[in-house]
Amino acid sequence: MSTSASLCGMPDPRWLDEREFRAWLGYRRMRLLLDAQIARDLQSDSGLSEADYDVLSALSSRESRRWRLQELADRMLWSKSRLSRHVSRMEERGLVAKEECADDGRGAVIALTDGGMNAIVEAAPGHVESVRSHLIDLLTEEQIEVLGDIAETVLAHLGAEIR
Amino acid sequence: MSTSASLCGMPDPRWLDEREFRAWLGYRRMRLLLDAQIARDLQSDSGLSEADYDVLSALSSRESRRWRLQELADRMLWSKSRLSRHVSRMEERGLVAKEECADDGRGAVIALTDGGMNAIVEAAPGHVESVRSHLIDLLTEEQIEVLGDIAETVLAHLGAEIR
DNA sequence: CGCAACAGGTTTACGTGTAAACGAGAAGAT
DNA sequence: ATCTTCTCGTTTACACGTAAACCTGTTGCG
Repeated sequence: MSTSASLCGMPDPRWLDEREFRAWLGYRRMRLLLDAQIARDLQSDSGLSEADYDVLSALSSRESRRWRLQELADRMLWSKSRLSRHVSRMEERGLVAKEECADDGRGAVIALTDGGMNAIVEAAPGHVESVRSHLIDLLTEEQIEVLGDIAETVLAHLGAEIR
Repeated sequence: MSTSASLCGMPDPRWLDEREFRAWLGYRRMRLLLDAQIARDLQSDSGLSEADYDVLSALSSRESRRWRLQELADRMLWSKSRLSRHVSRMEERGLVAKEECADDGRGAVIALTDGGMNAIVEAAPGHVESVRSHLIDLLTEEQIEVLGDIAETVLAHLGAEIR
């Protein structure tokens, strides 16, 4: 008997073999350390958090520099509560502005301010450099390709859009 | 001129090309959704958070079922503050116990209780199944190997131990 | 020994994520 | 038009991570 599961007729689980465990543990540790490092770099050389950067980046991706709150939350895979709170904090720092929505009296439109645009334009080169130096430039072309494939597979299985 | 950086003599950053961007964005989205899904599975079928699971798992990995707080924090790459607080919460739920340290009057030894051992023994099969179904079983052997390689490379660059 | 410097853990203040409750406007049915 | 129901966004209560302050022992040095 290996676990109590055997007592009640459950089949033993298929434990991870060494190779699988290495991948899973590696993924988890990479996630922990890589994200922390990139976040630290971003914070120290631009004063932005990753969340700030993502919001600014999404806003700047549109010609109008504006998004409806809900739409933006969906795109970023954030709850609207989180985005609402985050945007309020960013508004106090002058990075974004909340505007009323012409079509819908309930709606809120999040707009990138000049200050926000400036912030991301200044932050972007350093951020890309950080992502390169801690991840992309360490990998071979094949590894980059496979990482993209893995993410695509996993996300497709979870029913997410890749976009 | 592409950005203001050009005005002050900075070289243009090497932006990510399409393949690189796909890998980076994919990684970020995978991290967001995969972790959330696995955490939800774990919570709903065992009542444990990932953090709980990691603590229990680390404790159970030792014959003595005990770790000094600081050592455990280092191994888990957690701050001692975080571990201290988390362990206090787990103690209230009967999963672990804090003992005094014989060698060092300041020290704390974290011990796995029978309840905690039971909790992880019951949670483990479902958790492995969850990790398999949302990640490992979706990938080819080669992809698993490459994921492990990527993590190893990135962690080595960040100066982390793989262990 | 006695004092200064240090190390192990805990606590505090703060920022931020989540779920649920909420208020206000929109939409649909009669 | 009015009533119900839905949707949008905000707010509230709570959980949790972090950095820094803090307390308490330990260690090293005169």
